[in-house]
Amino acid sequence: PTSAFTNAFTNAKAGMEGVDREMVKRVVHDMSVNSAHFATESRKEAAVEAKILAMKKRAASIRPSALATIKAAVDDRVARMEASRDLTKTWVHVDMDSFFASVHILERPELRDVPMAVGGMSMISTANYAARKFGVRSAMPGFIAKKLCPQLVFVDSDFAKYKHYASLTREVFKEYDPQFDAGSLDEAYLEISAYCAGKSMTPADVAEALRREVREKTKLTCSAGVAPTRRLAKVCSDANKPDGQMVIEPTRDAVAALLSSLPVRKIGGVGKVLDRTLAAFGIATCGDLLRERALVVALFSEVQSDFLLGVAIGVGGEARPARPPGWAPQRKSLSQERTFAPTADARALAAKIAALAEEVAAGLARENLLTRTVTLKMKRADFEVAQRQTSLPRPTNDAQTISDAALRLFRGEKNTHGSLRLLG
DNA sequence: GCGGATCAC
DNA sequence: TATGGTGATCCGC
Ligand SMILES: Nc1ccn([C@H]2C[C@H](O)[C@@H](COP(=O)(O)OP(=O)(O)OP(=O)(O)O)O2)c(=O)n1
Ligand SMILES: [Mg+2]
Repeated sequence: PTSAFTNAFTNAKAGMEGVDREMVKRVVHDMSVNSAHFATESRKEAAVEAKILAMKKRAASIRPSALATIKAAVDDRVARMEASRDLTKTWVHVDMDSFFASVHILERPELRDVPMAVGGMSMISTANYAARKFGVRSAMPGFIAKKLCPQLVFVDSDFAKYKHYASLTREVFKEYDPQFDAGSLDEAYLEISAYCAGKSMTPADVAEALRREVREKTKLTCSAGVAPTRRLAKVCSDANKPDGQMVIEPTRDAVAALLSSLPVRKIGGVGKVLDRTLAAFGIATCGDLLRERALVVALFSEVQSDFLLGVAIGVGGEARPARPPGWAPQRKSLSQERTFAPTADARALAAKIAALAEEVAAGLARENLLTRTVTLKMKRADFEVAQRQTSLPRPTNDAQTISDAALRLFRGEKNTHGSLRLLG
């Protein structure tokens, strides 16, 4: 597992081993460089660079004595976090392998060995491993993927199918942890310490058994990570994909050994921007993060430094979220948005808004919910996004009321919006 | 309360 | 020719 781990992690994503990344970068760039999308992305990146530069200036102005004071306080904070470390939980993160693509392969086995992606020329949801060899991946426009891999076959997505197979996997998860947490259709967190004790099985054997059962019941493969925290379990589930697993022993040393060279970008919640920001301060791995803890606390908000310190020492996310019996997830928003051929025709746009309002109202009614606010989302033809929000005098699920509110917001932007490519 | 940004999948 | 949809969270007003 260790060597596979190292190998997989020198690459961006499972299945990308051996991909000529420079070539992929060049093709993606060449296909994009003259587009409005590229221009907007470039502008956003410039804004990120500016923000980072401002942060560097701030860092340079911190007096060494101030940093030393911070350091002492940070060490105190880290010591408290360390004292709270809990190695008694056994978290498993299960993640289906190239989920959407694998579901289609079940019904069309001939697609297993030909490069295939779910989606179309505009956008790809995911790709099978044959396609990943060419650098094809999630969220890549199909026409670029096709340039990377001319033989690439597209398959239309089918959410009813994905939901069906997701429910089959959940039947299995339930046996191992009735309180399992499904983040999305294709993954779940399970806490299996009770199961292991009851069956006198090791966590590794339980993970093997779970994966075997998922395979038998669905004919789909999945990968698993086992660790004392959810965060680390998730890192591990990616390490030996596909159809593999990795276990971190529940000791402080094992956790520290893993973290010392683990790129921060592998941690859930660390995306492109935070990764770039940290990199600007010489922080690439969780080990770097721990070394630079004083700087981290000096530069980031309390919320973010709490998160980053937890990442650095591998604590956080070990407790099962406290939920009263009968608890059901409470949604905070419900939305509908749609991309279309860019148009500036105000009547046509207004009609789209009304249609979206109908759908949202139906969604609210279906879940017996009322909304207190309405947000209108607009994406201009040049991919710039703007949102306008309003609070209603009283909660509603009436389509007309929602539509009227959205149309008021829309008219308020009339002078600025011009041609749009998306409304929500 | 609002609007932009970031992140996950 | 062609760059998605849904939901959550945080920051700075
Ligand atoms: N930007 C994205 C990322 C993912 N998905 C969908 C398609 C995936 O099949 C599914 C699960 O996401 P994963 O990140 O787990 O990716 P896969 O399961 O496809 O591949 P892997 O084997 O790397 O987990 O979510 C999507 O629509 N858009
Ligand atoms: Mg997956």
